[in-house]
Amino acid sequence: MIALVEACPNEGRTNPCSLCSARRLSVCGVLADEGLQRLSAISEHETFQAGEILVREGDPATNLFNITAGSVRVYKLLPDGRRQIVGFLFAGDFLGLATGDRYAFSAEALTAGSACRFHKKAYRKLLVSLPDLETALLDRASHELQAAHNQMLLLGRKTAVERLASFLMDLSHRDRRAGGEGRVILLPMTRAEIADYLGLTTETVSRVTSRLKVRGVIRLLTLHSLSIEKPAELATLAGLDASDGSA
Amino acid sequence: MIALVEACPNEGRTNPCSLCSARRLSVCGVLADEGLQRLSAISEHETFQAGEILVREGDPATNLFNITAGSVRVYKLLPDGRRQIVGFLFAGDFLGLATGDRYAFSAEALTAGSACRFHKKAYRKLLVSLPDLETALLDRASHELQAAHNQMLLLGRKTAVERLASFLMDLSHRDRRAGGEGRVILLPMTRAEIADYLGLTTETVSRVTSRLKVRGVIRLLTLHSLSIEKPAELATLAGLDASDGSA
DNA sequence: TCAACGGCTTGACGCAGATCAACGATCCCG
DNA sequence: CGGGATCGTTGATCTGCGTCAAGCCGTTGA
Repeated sequence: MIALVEACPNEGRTNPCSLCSARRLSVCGVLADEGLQRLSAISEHETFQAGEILVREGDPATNLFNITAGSVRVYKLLPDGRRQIVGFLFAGDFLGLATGDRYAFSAEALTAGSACRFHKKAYRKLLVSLPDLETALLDRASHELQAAHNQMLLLGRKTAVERLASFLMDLSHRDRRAGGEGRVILLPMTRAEIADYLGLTTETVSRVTSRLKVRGVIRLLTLHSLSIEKPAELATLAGLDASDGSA
Repeated sequence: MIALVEACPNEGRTNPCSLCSARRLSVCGVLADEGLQRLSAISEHETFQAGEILVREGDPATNLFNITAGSVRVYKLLPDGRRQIVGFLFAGDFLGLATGDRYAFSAEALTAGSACRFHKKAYRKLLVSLPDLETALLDRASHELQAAHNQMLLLGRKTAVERLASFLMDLSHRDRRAGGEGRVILLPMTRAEIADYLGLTTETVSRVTSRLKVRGVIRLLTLHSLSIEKPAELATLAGLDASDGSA
């Protein structure tokens, strides 16, 4: 299971959130001191190892999470084991929005990391008196919904090459939003996970990656990192009209 | 374009919302008189004809809509014309949540109907002082996100038969939520629209429908309505474990 | 009443990507 | 540093669904 973080360098007085590197990326970033204090009071900060399960589909939905470091895969299963990964989460992402009584998805750590865990009931109660946080959550949910719509377009209508190109463009944008160049892409997930995210098989992901490599569009640095050599061409392949690409 | 509704049977004094049949299905259902009054003050109630465009992908996102009658398709296009329908909306559904500066989708009337239109800025401003409405919107967004995740599973991993069966189960659930039996299903959309929603072609939708008909799982009443003869079998085909099926 | 049109169905065929299979690369853990 | 397990790549073959094509049916409008 999940271990409580021990290395918290402050002793009860100062707010741990004030040191949190994920804050500027998180919904809690909109809160000022007092709100942050109250939010912090109902949260448990935890670390997790790669492969650890945060949420299991079908379990009672008691917790919400704010990822503060590392990466997480969120997925749904069919009875026969087919898997669809509905998203990868990184620092600043929120987990647990879309739930009724029971989780409709599973979440597992892709890499080691950490998260703030909240009791759903306490969180909802607190939300009533923190309207800014609720607004931030609504914004977040709206963005996620938009991303989900883009992914539906990808899964329903794009070819294998377009899917992979779109995926790499997404990661590039994410990197740029996080302050990077968007040229070097890290892939903390396996080929099988990319496949289950894009509605393909590992073999197809591998083949398409090779094709992009041969074409000189990308260059593999290691198995889990690559560099985009021809961004414009990649954007075209992704099915955007080159230029920008908010997809 | 959209015509202002003329047949409003009250003259400025009483709130038109109080007569609205979609209210119990809508986010505005959580509001009491005063809030409803203020919401109504910034809304235009409009009717639309089948085929009318409510929102065009790429246009400045100035409006939000609350569908009060009829049905609407929401979709995204690729440059070459491939289309993915991301949802069908009916009375009570909200349109416009997932937007930045510009609409990331188009919306067209499937059948004639009506909607309340809001200026996005005014709505957001009003939201600040109507926390109940904001909470309702967050709930709505969360449910939509969950539905989107289910659709991602469908598009990424289900077979043609599973997709159609899932679609019919969804419509059945929707009918039951609206107070119906869930046995007779209305299909206001064409086969092409079903196909673009399920990531298939019209031909495949037609073939699969025939197969379900021959198997006695469904019975076509007209081209646009059918009855579910073997709900349990349909649920199994949908890739749920028979029983219920919250997908 | 009939022609023209759009939507639907059905059949024949082709192909993108899945499946099956073999092998090479990488990563652990002792 | 060595051996087994896992992950990734590549090739050969298969297949579910797409594509192309033809015909049907209901609706509309002159």
